[in-house]
Formats: sequence, C-alpha cells, structure tokens
Amino acid sequence: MSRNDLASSACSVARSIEKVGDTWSLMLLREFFLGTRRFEALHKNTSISPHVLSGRLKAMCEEGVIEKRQYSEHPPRDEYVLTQKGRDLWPVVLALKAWGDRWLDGPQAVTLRHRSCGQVMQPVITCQACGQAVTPRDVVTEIGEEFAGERCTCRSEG
Amino acid sequence: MSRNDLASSACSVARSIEKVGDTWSLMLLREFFLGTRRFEALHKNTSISPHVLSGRLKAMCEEGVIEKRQYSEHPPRDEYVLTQKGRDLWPVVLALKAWGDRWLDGPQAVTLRHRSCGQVMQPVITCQACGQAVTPRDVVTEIGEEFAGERCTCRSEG
DNA sequence: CAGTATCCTCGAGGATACTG
DNA sequence: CAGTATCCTCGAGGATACTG
Repeated sequence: MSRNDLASSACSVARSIEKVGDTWSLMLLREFFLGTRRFEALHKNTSISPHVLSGRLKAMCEEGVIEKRQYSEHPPRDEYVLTQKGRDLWPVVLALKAWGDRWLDGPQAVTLRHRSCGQVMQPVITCQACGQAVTPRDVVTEIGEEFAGERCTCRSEG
Repeated sequence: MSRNDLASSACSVARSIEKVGDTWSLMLLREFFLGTRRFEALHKNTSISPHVLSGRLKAMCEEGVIEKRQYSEHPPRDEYVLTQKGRDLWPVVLALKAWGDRWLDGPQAVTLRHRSCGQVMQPVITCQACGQAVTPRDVVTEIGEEFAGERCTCRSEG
C-alpha cells in the first residue's frame, strides 16, 4: 500500500491520515493554532525549507484546511489562516500535545489556560450524549456488516 | 529540518509527531484500538508490507507504545498489545476519526457506542478543571518566556 | 518579504523470496 | 504463521540561488 491508497479506505481514520497525517502538515497545524500566519514566520518556526513549505501550503489550501488572505495591496501580500475545517483539527493537535506532555521528556514550552475558569487546561474526552468522561474501555466499536468481511480478525482470547 | 530533529524540539507537539506522527504508526494505532494484535492480521488490515511492518512494530516496542506478549509456547508466537502509554494515544486516533467523519466523504465503517449511556458517541473536549466544553477560542496560549525569543511572531493585526 | 527554480541525495518503503 | 533477507525504485525533502 502507498500513502495515497488511504484516500479510498473505508475507514475515516485512514482518510484523515492521508489528508493531514504527515509530519509537515501536523507541524504547520501546530503553528496555525499558535497564531502564525506568514510564510517567513512559518518557515522560521518550523524550519521547513521554502520549497517544501510552499508545496505544503498549496496542498492544504486545496484541501480546504487553510485559505489565503491578502493583508497588503502594495505590495500584494498573502497570509494563511485556518478555515473551519482546519480549526476542527484542534483536537488532533491538542491530543498530541497532551500525550507528549505526559509521556515524553523535554520542556513544555506552551501552556494552555482556560479563559473562562482561569485554570491551566488539561483536555478530557467526554461523550456528547451524556457528558461523561470516556476512555477506550467505555466504548463499543461497531463495524458495519458490509465491512466486517474485509477484516482479518484472528486473535486469541483474553 | 529533518524529521529526527523534532525529537529535541521545545514543543511537545513536535516531539509527539516525531514519535507517532507518521502514516504507518497512526494506521497501526488504529488497528490496535480495533483490537488487532497479530502480525498477519496487522499486515492484512493495513496492507503494510511485512518488512516495513516488522520495523515499525520494533520501533513502537522500543518507544514503549506497544509490547510483545507470548500467546503460544509450541510454537512460540507473539502478539502485540498497547501499553498504557499507547492507550493514551486514543484521543489522537479518535480526533482523526471524528474529523474524517465530519469533513471527508466516504463510508463510515466504524461506529463508537458509549457503553454506559448506550448512545453513539461523539467526542467533546472539556476542561479537566471546570468541566466545560472547550474550543480553541476559549483557550489562552502561554509561551514560556525562555522560549518566546526563539519564535518569529510577525503578524498582522486582526 | 513571499515565494519559485534547480539540482541532488538518501532512505523509506514496495516487491518478492525465503525460513524456523 | 511471524517474521527475515535482498534488492530496487522513486519521490519527498534538503540546499541553494534567484525574482517580482
């Protein structure tokens, strides 16, 4: 399988990975959520080479995750801002941050403070229906019958 | 910058990306959360070639995200299961799924049902401190003073 | 500044065969 | 089954110079 084949997968996780599950897209998403908008700043903060950065921004525009916005007419200058589709990727970046903070050594340069309650924010996943906190064990994974046949489910008990 | 340089980044998002932010690790995490444990099944369900799969499993073991567990003595057979460190990556996979379900076309093969309330689960991010739902706009990003100087923050107003 | 143009490297990953 | 061994391709990305 090559990366591109993921686009046609029945699994929405795989399709998401194909769109934004690469190193540079994730790094750029982090930057956008930190408020960075301009080419030079994106280049400096991520160390992505101009060539690669240019291509990645173009791809993310085509996917509708970001859009160009002109902020100067003379000379014409564009910056890049997240769309709603892009802002909806916040949980992905946030989850990566929370995991790194907990499990990986190193400085924690960024702290998130919840504006309304004033506390440092730690994300908790809850169920939209009932409001309870949810862990993997609290959830039943239901695979549509039309897809179950495609999957190899061999496994031991326990 | 190359991918490996991310490991020494001051940003825990970058460090997480270096560890698990590649296509095949994310695909394998999806499989593990679906309950797949054995080499052959991982191979069939992800289409990752045996060579690459072998290397990736080894790397994930070294990072402590999964561990080998012997399930048969004659012949000796191993399967791979998530550690706590690995299970803590659930929010990442879940966030990718939720985003794909909302924004990408295609079948939604998997449904998550919250065991205790019986409803189909949609994840909501809440603040651990106060319990309120949180969006990017509700959060203030505080960059440690010792890191602020490293960042290029040029931007327009508004 | 915000990019484009060129050239090149190199290693991840694909394909296939093989083994205890 | 659960991998290892080999060989090869190819394109992502690095480096650098250039431009409106």
